[in-house]
Amino acid sequence: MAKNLLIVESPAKAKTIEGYLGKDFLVKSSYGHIRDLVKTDDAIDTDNNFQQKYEVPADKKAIVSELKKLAKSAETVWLASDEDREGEAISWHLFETLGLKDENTKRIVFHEITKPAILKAIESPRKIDYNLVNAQQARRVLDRLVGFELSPVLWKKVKPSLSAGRVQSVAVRLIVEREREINRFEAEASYKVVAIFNTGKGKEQLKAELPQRFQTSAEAEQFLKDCVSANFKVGNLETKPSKRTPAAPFTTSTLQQEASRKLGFSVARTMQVAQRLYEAGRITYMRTDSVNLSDTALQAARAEITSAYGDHYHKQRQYRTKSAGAQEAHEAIRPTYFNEHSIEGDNSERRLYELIWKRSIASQMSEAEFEKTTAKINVSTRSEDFVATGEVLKFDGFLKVYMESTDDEDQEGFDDADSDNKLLPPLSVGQDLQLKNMQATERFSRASARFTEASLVKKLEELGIGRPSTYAPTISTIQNRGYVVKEDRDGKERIYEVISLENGLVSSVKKTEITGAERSKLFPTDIGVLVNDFLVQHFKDIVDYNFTATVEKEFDEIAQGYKEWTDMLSNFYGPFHSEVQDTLENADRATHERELGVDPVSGKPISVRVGRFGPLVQIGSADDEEKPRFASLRKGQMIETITFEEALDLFNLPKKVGAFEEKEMTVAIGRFGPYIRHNSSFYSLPKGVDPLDVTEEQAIEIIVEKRQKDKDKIIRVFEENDEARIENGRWGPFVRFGKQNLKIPKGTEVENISYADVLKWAEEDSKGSTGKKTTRATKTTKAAKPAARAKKK
DNA sequence: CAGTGAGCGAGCTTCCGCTTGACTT
Repeated sequence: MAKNLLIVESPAKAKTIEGYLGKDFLVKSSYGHIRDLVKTDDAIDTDNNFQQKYEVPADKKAIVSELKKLAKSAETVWLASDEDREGEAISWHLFETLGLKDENTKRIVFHEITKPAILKAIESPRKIDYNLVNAQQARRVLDRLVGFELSPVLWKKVKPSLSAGRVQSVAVRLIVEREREINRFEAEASYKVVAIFNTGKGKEQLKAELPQRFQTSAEAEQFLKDCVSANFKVGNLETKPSKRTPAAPFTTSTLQQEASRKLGFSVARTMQVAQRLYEAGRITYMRTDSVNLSDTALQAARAEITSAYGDHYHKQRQYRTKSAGAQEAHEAIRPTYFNEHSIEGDNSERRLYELIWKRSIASQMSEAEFEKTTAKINVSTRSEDFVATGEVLKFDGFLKVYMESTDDEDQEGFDDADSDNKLLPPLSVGQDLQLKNMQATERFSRASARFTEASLVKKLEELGIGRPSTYAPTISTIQNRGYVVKEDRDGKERIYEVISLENGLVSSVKKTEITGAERSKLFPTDIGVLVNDFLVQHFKDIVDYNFTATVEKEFDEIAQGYKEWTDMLSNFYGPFHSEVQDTLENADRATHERELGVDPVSGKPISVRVGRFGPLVQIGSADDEEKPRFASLRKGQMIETITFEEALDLFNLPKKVGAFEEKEMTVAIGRFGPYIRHNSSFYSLPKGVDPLDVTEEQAIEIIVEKRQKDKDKIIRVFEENDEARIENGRWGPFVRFGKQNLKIPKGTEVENISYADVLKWAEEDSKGSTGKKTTRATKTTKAAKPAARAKKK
């Protein structure tokens, strides 16, 4: 039996450390927290100093009993969980749950997994820091109280199964408020003037822009007219050196942002792939808020840069963490071995690894050096000057390996690559230039961008809300609850004007562009808006953007021993609990109802509200003799912004479009989009076809095509039973047997499948499915959207 | 799978943070 038992949080970490410590040490993992508050309402006794009831969750029972046994026979138990609030609490829970004794338990901490760091930690053990533990308990209890008192208020006043919490509710609020900001936004037009000159020497051209913009078409046109007979001269030339420095190595949040921008990964995907890289020993821990690199890493990076690129490409840098509330229990995310520029693995693993490798290496490289030249061009007939800029790269430095992306490329509407960093042609002050052409293009100001998953994480981190381990789950939660959807939306056409001056003539044309198209952006749903407004109205303090920052300050004071954790909680809970009671008693049910006007046909009122199955339009009221008419809102429409006309249009469906094979065809919109119904079969409309415009011919064509496709899907129908067939599915061939879908075992040739095989598989499937099906069912319920869940009932 | 839109009121839902599996359909 080993003399020493050392417990860390992650099994991959345990494996690494075991290698450093030799055979006197047995290194085990706790797999994170081993205890949590019981799920019931008696978890916290609010009348009795917030005393907590903990339990070991079912999935942790095995590990706890194993650790208990090992701890008993060990001479010394080393608690080596992370050096932060949660880590300290994990050590405390271990101490309590495993029944450890003070005299042979040692608490050690290190924030990088390197041999020297571990050995040093072992030399300076300490005791559990109960102030830090108390700070964690305060955090845990506050989150439970907020979550488990607010959520039931929503069940009563809005809809069952909803949730609210310190983190998720603020995340939703950010999205709702951004959406409103965009809705309120009115684009302002202005005219940007760009000119192209011939330099006279050779054929080189010079592109220059007017720094100021014109507000009206008339002003822009006047400017161009004034330029018809003008002379153009280089008035001023300036050359300045400039530098760019590399970005800090990755934290969880910045990794999610860059993987989203450069690789198109969702935050969940990034974390899954990073987890695999971590477990394979390729990268350091992926849930971190630190930009720090260990000395070992700094040296390895230097060695790699010097040998691969040369001495002058290396510059050692230590970065400072900027984000609020950072706890820095780990290193930045970096490759374990800097000399491996790329790795084996699947496509996503290779790409993410390379991103991490490049970013980390670049962070230890020299600045890139540029020379920026600015030329001013005078116009003889006007006071304004054109400006041409050129940038030459003098030394690439870190740009040799890595270039950070930004979210808001094209923020000001420069949709052409006009600020291309190019060398200017040779110029001299006073030199005459010949105008080739000039264009004044109408451009529009832009609203703030909608959030992507990754840019929302960035914002949350800036506000100090959430932790590296919860960013991805939070983003999933607000989508699973139906508060937010990640979607693409089509843009709208917009007309803009281009005024040109060429060959002494000024002319104007109208052009069209697409504006407002979105890809994978977060949009609030009506239920998200409704819940947010309810929370803002009744629990302003909790959903305040500064709430977390404020309580974090108090947690820090507790951690430093300046404040009692129970005092802090009493001060918070008293007023909060009364708010909850007051809201339960007095607040109205929230439906977000809005009157739109009066139906011109029936004279009845038209209103929109959130109903049992989502947002709807209603003509008439429930009190009328005649039942009201209903229609669901369509994707992209919201209660807040739908117009009277759009609402009326929704009643144009379902609509008859004619007949086919003596049966009527109707077009309508269902949960899966627009469809044609014919002879009790359903045919989806292809994208881009407006259901209101579908003609009889088009409808027939769609039906015929779908039938052919279905026919092609069937590979074989068994003679013995036409309910048994082999079909081509999304994941290759499978067997459809009545209502059962059966997998074809690997290695089986499709031609060789007999009816007996099918019967055998069907038997096995129904036998094995009893246990399996239940887990599957709970899973779908969890992930299912509210509408689908309601239906299940 | 492609509807529905009132409500008897059972029994359920829910938080944030720390970790990894067993699932993909």
